[in-house]
Amino acid sequence: METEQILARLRSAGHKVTEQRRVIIEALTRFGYPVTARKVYREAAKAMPGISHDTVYRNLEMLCQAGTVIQIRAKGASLFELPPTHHHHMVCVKCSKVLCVQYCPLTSEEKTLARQHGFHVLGHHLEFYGLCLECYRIS
Amino acid sequence: METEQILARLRSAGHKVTEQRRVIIEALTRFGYPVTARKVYREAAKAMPGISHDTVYRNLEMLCQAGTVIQIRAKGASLFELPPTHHHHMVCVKCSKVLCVQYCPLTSEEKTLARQHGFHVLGHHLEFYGLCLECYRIS
DNA sequence: AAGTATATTAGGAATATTACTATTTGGAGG
DNA sequence: CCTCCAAATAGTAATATTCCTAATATACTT
Repeated sequence: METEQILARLRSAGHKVTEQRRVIIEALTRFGYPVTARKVYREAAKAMPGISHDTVYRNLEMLCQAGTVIQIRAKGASLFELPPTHHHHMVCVKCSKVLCVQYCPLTSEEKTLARQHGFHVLGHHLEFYGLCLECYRIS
Repeated sequence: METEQILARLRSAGHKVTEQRRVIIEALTRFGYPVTARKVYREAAKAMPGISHDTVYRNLEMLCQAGTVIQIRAKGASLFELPPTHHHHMVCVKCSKVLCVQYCPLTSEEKTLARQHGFHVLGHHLEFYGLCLECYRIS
């Protein structure tokens, strides 16, 4: 998704469009694969030297909660990705390999769940943990 | 689930049963609700003064990946819970209220997904982000 | 176009988390 | 019961993340 398109979506969700947010989204776009918050900060700081850690970390979390960014937990670290399409991941608990899972059973369930719980769902986070074929064979 | 039962499950998954792990699981049990890793560390240290941070953090992650412990992200922090039954959460992005969702559409899907991806699934992590009724009304 | 309420930010200080390595320990196999 | 090896740990050092407050900027209202 284009940066401007993402920002427009954030705005309609009640968030303000700031230069910092634009810079963070563009940094994620440039990477194109899951990276640590620290790396996002360093990349964003190239375009905006004075940007603060707090701003980057806070916005990464907000983007995850808005359903725009995916967070992956692997090898004791959080990785962030701006996905080209909605998808999830499988993480190998042995070698930390990350596989993409295109299938998502949740988008259609969200509304029902939301109604039952009196909750307005904006996004969700899903990932699977297990062993990749290689690590499974060894163990 | 009883501590010994959890430890037995870990053993059959190839993990060693250590006193530290027992202490961590018992700390989580005593709380009975989602707490930060730091709180788990402090509680575990009461029973085992020399336990290290690394051990607590490493094992919390392992327990999440094994599907024994649930991790919740709310208000820029991670919370850990030893759930009485398998369930997930809805987190309000405004006030950080956490609701439990008993329904889980994934356990039955895991095997199919696993087969398709050549992946041995051990557990999964799922949570919803949105607005609780109260916060939705205000905004 | 100017005023205003409120979300957002910078910067630095405080904490939390992870990395690293020598040492220890669980438990499998003899 | 003893030995051995891989997994797990303590302790410390390095790093990453969050907290806090005054200042700023967005976007709504007039």
